[in-house]
Amino acid sequence: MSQRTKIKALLESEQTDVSVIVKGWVRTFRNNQFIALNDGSTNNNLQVVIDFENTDPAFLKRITTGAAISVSGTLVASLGKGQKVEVKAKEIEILGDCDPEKYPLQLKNRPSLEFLREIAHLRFRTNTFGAIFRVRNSLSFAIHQFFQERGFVYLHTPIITASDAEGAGETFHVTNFDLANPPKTENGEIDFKEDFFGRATNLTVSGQLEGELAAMALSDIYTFGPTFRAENSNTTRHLAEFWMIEPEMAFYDLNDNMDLAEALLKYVIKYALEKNAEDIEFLTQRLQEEEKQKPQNERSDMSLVEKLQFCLDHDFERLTYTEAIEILKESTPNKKKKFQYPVEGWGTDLQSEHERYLVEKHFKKPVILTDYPKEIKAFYMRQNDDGKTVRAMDVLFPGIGEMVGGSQREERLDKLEQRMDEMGIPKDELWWYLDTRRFGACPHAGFGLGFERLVLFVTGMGNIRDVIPFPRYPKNAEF
RNA sequence: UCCUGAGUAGCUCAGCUGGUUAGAGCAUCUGACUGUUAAUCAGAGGGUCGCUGGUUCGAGCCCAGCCUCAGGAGCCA
Repeated sequence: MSQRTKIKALLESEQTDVSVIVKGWVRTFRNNQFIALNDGSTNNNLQVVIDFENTDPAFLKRITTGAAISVSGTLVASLGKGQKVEVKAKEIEILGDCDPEKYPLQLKNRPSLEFLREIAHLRFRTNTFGAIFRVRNSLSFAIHQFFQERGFVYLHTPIITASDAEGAGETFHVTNFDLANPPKTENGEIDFKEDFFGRATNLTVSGQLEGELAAMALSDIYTFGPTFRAENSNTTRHLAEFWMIEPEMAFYDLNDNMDLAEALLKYVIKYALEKNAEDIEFLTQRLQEEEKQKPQNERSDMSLVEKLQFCLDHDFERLTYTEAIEILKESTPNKKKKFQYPVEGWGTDLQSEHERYLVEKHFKKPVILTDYPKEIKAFYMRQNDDGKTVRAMDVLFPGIGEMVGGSQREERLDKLEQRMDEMGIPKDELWWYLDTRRFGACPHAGFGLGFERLVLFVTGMGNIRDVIPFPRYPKNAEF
């Protein structure tokens, strides 16, 4: 074992003139004597200085961008201006050469995000993606910490399920049939009784229903796992494989649910701001550079750090769907017919442009909309006494849209069954779900948080495909 | 899936009204320099103009189909 020190620790070191061993990858090699070395522990590079006059020129040629090296030397106060400390190399070992003629990632070219997506196996080696995935890691950890501090039980719900009961979207089938020759029934249909599970199965679109089962005994649970949708969605906000956090709480009503969602979001954003200050500062500057390319009126008036801080300092605006419709009806763009979809009546779903207006123009902060018309929401949401609306909530974020979708659940068996009949949900398939309403039912609530959308917001990135290491989307499953 | 736009060197892009041998910056290579910070200076190599077909004396440029990418919409988290 070596006594390798990570670069983050060296850069923060108060001590100098000590011998050290560092390992990492060459970012640039300047002037035949200065290596900018990065090992992923921080966004910043360590400068390694070589006595090039006493080094074999053939060896110097092997110090190329991307090469993995090990350096033993002395940590000293830097003679140059760009950094406090640097390492004077005594001995350098090339652990892995990197042929510059073939290596596609030449950082000085400022490769585009689109190009980096095509070489996703190498994009970790850029400052931007290093920062993104360190922030993603912190957010992930903070989510667990938030729930663990509050006594929630982390529940693993199944990846393979037997029904798309929630109607959350198109599913991916799971089978071990020979697709060229599957067993058929007498009617010529595929006979899933012969399949591995003895029935048709698919990848999960949500762990919520299973989560509710556990909450009816453990009180407070959360899931945090991958989710799959086979929708042909080609947007900057959708993936075919994404990670979702789904807490489910017994004895919570919708207000408790909203309080929890808001507290969770603020907690994890605050955590990342503190834990990843340097990364977020870098991403803030990246965003600023990107926005310089845009026309003045499309640039945001707050920087990334300011936006995140603003979120922490202000309560989310809470209002009902009905109140939102009134605001939209009276809004200037609606009156001047600027909306592509004019807001006229009550009962239709809000379009992206309407949500954006409410969040980005009218309130200028995160908004929680509640009590949507029952027709546009899922069967399991608790019906209000007005007979028209359900206890749903959507948390809308600037630039992201829907970050969280949740509801208080319908715990009354008769109301739930009636709604399932109306919406054509097969009750026999969900007998186990209905059992929770038959035996010891209680008021409860929960929500789903799209993890990548959270990472998108905190990193200030524009495309969801850039905040997950290996994105899955239509026509793409490389790597 | 729909709408709009794009695809030219390893990367980012220019390429006029269809006309001779398709350009630039960066990267790469060679040399010089040596306390640099996107190092600098000089030189060199590098192209199936996304694919298939068509129009034309002649296509990077025009037409058709397909593929891929980006932005927006729908679906949603």
